[in-house]
Amino acid sequence: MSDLLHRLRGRGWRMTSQRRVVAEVLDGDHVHLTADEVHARAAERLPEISRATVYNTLGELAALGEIAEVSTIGRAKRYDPNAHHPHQHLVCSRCGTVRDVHPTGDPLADLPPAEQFGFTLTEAEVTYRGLCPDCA
Amino acid sequence: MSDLLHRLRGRGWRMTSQRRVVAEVLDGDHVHLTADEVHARAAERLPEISRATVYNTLGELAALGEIAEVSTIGRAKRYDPNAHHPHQHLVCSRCGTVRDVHPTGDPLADLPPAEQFGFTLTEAEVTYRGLCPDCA
DNA sequence: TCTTGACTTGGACTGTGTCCATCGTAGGAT
DNA sequence: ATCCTACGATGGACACAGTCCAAGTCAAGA
Repeated sequence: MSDLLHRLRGRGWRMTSQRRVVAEVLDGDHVHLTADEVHARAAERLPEISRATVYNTLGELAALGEIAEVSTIGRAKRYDPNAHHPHQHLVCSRCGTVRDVHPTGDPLADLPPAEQFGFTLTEAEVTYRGLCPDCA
Repeated sequence: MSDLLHRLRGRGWRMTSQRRVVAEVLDGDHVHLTADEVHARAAERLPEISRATVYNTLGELAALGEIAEVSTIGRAKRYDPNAHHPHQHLVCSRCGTVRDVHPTGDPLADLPPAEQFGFTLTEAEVTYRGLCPDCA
């Protein structure tokens, strides 16, 4: 994830220990942490980091497109650092576990212009729901 | 929506003025209200209805499959009474407006078995995001 | 090394939703 | 028609997710 830190520097970000730690926590594939989980893991390395800073940093990273916010129904947002590799999510309806999946086809192409109602489309998010093997 | 009230009766629901009003508020197509909006509209007809009752009733209707919960990112859940007619949603990233859309193809069929990881799939929800004509 | 404005902090605050003890009432029983 | 009672409604306290703000801190350019 030093790539990320490098890119952020290039965008004029001031590098702080807090931001570095948040970026490190989000390193890796198949990571789908809530903001509070990010805060807990960051606090292991930097005990005095505040929730506000974690929220700020996650929000900025999402606005820059470096991480993706995963939508949920009635749960806390999850943050996905795998934003540069298009994929979708498979969510357990009971326990909320998230897995990355790669469906065939391009959902954006499946929406005919007549169904776009003048919107400027930016994204098609597909969420598969079901019960994971543990909950079934 | 007397169909709905009828079906609920058949399922052993006790009919109360509160439940009737909530069901009436949710009548119609292309309705995507938050729980508080449902409460506000219900309160116009039945001023003393409580938030808890609205939440309970919406939760029960959703559990019965009579209405669908629409997932959001960082906003209040919205409830869609059009649950018996499969469709997807187009959401404005700025103002949160929701429109029903009907993409071609079947997203559930786009997930190969090797990508299902032992989950028992029940649903594929597609959310198109972009800016609506007013916000663009 | 100095300076400065961007960043961090923690606590208060808001919005969304849940829980619970108590009261009320729909609808079956008589 | 009236009574009973279990199911539903109430509202206030509570919990969780997230935001805001004033004050203090510090990264990095001069």
